Amino acid sequence: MDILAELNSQQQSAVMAGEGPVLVLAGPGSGKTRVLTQRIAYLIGAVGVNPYNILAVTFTNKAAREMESRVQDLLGVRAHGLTLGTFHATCARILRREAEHLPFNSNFVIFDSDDQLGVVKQALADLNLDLKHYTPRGIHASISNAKNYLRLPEDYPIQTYRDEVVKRVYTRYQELLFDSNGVDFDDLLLWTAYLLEETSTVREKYARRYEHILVDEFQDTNLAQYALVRHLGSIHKNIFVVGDTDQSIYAWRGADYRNVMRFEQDHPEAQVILLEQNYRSTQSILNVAMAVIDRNPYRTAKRLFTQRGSGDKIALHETYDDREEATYVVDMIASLVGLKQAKPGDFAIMYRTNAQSRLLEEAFLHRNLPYKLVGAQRFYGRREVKDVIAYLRLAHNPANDISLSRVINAPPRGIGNKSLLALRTHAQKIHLSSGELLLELGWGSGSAHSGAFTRRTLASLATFGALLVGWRAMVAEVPPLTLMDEILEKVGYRDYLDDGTEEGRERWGNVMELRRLAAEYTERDLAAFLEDVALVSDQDTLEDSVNVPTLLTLHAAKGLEFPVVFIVGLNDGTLPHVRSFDDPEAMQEERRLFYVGITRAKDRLYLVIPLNRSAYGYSEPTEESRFLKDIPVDLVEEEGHLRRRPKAGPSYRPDRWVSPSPAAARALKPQYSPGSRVQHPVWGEGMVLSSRIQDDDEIVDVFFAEVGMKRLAASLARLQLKT
DNA sequence: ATGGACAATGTTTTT
DNA sequence: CATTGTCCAT
Repeated sequence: MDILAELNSQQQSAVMAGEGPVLVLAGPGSGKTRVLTQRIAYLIGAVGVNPYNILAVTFTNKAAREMESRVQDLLGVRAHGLTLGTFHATCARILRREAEHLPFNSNFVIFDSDDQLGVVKQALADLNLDLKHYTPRGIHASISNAKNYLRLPEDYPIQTYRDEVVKRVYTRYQELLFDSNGVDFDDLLLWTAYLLEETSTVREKYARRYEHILVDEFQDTNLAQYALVRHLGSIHKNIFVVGDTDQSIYAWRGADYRNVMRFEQDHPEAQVILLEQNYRSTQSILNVAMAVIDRNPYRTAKRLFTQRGSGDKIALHETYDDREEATYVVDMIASLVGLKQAKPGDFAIMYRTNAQSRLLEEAFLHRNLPYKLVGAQRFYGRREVKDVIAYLRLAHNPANDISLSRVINAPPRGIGNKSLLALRTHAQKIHLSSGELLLELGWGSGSAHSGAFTRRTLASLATFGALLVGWRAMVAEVPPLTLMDEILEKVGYRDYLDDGTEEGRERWGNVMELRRLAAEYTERDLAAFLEDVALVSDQDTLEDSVNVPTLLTLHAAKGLEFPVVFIVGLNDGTLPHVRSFDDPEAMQEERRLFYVGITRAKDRLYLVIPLNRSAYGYSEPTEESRFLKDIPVDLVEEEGHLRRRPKAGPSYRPDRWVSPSPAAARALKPQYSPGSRVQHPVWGEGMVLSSRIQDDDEIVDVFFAEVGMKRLAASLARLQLKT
């Protein structure tokens, strides 16, 4: 099998690692995706493992799909039965299959973040708590955090009065979810972990099945995910995890990069493999990346090296404000494309916060240039899209109260707050959910409940109930698309949206886009469609076939690469974000985020600093990002509007670009002298041509008989000096 | 019940 | 500023 061709020695040992736990520490661009796919192919093709017995977990659906097709390419056939997906999707599958052991049934709906916020608000209202003092967002964050740490409401630790409140809301929140037969994102992990923990039959079933478990982006797992992996691997112990603590950027979501260390502690016998060589970026880009990340404490310094050569210097550019920043970026892209130095699709523009995309989009629009924007929220967060999905969810599960209240009066059909409240109250009285009562009314059994409603209300409710009855009947019979069309037509959704304005037409266009997505579900049912919709990640919305620049947040950029990268908004308060100023841990994460952004670039990196930033309508002067001070001046090529800067000229602070790092000042002595002979683990024997000290490392040029000239970083290359 | 006018309030990142 | 929520008149 030629699976192992074109792999370096570390990659090979990772791919072919034997039984037992394996930890792969992979720097950016070190080919970890390749290692994962090749290992899967190796296990199936060379070791003879049945794909059915392999579980591979990725961070996004897109990554999973890519991996699947690459495994197929390697094997020549589809790996039938392979479990491959995100943590969330995999858990959803397990929960549906094992629902009998759980406090909800198998056609549960996954609540998205808006729904979750709605449930929190409902819970707060039910408990008569003041929304002013307890922000739903904050409360939800606490609940989510508890779930990520596998804490049920009864386990919620109480230290302050607020904890007391959160615990009560959490309890009510869970009740409301169960009543609607819903789960939130965190529940998917929480309940699967609990199921595996508590129910030994289920645990053994899956642990026996999964002879091999592979996990990508291990540094971004939370405690629930860690527990999951541990349970699933409890029998065979063949757990293969890949991660890079320097790229951990999801602590705010409960992720804990210390899981990497925990893994080593829990499995002292684990093989640890380092992937150090970078195949993506130029050395200049890597040097900048290292200069930035080296400032983080408590990490094992990695030396990123490449054989691609040093490449262009990094471009640093100042603009007057964020508006000019946007036009600068777009103009630069336009001229580079015009000069045929790059294709439009080679470019990515990255920013810290979503709000920053607006000016960029406007600049593209203004120049009439196309772009694509990564972000599921952008599409699925739109009112009209949410409405239609809520209709479908309601048809799928009438007990879903959140969806019901969303659509019961959109478009308006005379059922306002009063009627809704009456419906709820009466439903509660007869121990039905509002949706079930609505179905009753729709069947024409209104007389049985006539005492509860006014004649008018009853009529409106019954009309809507009858519609719902019809849709209910269709769910199991027709594909999602047919149901959607029926709903849109029956409620007159088009007329409701399309009010003749540009915006109205755009909104209807979004509905049509959703329709296009639903059209793909011919083999799979409504439940599958709704699940996929709930679990799309931002990256999943990225189409890579289109040759236009990509706009995305730094978070969404993880795992991707682009020939030319712009990182914009490099001022203190944006990157690093203000919210991290008083928290050293958060500040370190901001730094890692910047590092992730830098290491996405293959050939060219532009860092853009707007000297003024508009916030809340005002333009304010800003300080440039503190991270820039850590980049040595010789790696950077400064261009731009220095004249705007009074400090330019002799008083310009060149020292700001000189790394004050004592490490950089440390004098190194070359270990290798021209003419001496060395041994390399992969390329065999070679002769040193030259050697010099650069950036705290020794760069050695070696001529190998086998492969020719190579430039190596001495700290990484594991060269042996032959005597 | 509905829609318009006004006030308040706010922004990290996302499965 | 721009969105979201609240209040009030119809």
